[in-house]
Amino acid sequence: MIDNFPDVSYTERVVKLKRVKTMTNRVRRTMPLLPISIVMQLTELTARQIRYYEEHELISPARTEGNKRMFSLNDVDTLLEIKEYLEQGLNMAGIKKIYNLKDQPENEKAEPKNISDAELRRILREEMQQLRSYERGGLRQGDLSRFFK
Amino acid sequence: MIDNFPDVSYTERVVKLKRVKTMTNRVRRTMPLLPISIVMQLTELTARQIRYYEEHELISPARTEGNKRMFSLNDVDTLLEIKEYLEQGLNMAGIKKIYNLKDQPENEKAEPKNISDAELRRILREEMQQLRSYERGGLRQGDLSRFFK
DNA sequence: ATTTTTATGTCAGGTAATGTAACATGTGAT
DNA sequence: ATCACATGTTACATTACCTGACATAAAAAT
Repeated sequence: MIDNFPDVSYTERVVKLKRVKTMTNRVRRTMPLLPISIVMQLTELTARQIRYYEEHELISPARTEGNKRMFSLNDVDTLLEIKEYLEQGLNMAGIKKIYNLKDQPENEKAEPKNISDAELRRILREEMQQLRSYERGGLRQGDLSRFFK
Repeated sequence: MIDNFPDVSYTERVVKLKRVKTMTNRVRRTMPLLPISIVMQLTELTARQIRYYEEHELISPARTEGNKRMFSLNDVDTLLEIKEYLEQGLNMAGIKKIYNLKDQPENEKAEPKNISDAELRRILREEMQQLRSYERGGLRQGDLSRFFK
């Protein structure tokens, strides 16, 4: 195996081996390796489904010269995740959303969408308008007991 | 306003005011305040839709003695979010998933689902099985040039 | 007492996900 | 070169989900 690098010094060998190793780890998951038939077996998805998910840009498999799809291991992972989400009842839009959220979790919780005080005042004013009549009925402002069991 | 707390010392007043204020901020968003007609106006959703989302447990409005729904401001917020997600094409399952993810972001990224080496070996073995015949065709092991443009 | 709002249930239509079929093209085997 | 098979593309059929529309009953408002 190490003989794949002939005519170089030992240190050069080490460098090249190291380079190959890190390359392998990083690249092997994005390399187009698998034809659709294999991916079908691995994921238990139909070709129709796989092509449909590509249509929705959830995966982007490479193509051979002959226009055949070639999938990476990352593609397979994604397809397995998609399958799981589908089994949970999500649709394409939902799955896309999930991936968007994963991409930028941004920690922009920014409070649970606090309605501004202006908005709140508007809301309550509107309701007060609707409730005006109640007041005549003797219901004191702030008495909401009738709202609860 | 401050006269709502007679017969107490100034410091006691401050404490009570503080308590009232935090109470107000925390509670006013969960208090059942709004009948469905108002919520329809605020959210521009139909009653049918609102009830459907309750059916899917995305909201849980309180009920009056007469079994009428009474919504909190949080409910309104949730409905507005639901509406936004729906406009983005999500379905009920997707929206539920989003809320689940929000509840426990757990930061359990746990690596991008690395296939174990065993798994990887299994995959490659399977493909090799499929490719056995190709080898006879003179394709050297490891020659994947045909996979790329 | 009458009218209006709300609750619940059912049916129907539109859309999304998938299956299926028809046909063209690429590719290994002979 | 030709055959057989895998894959690609496109069109139509099927199914489930979301929503509108309608019917009926109970509660609340007038």
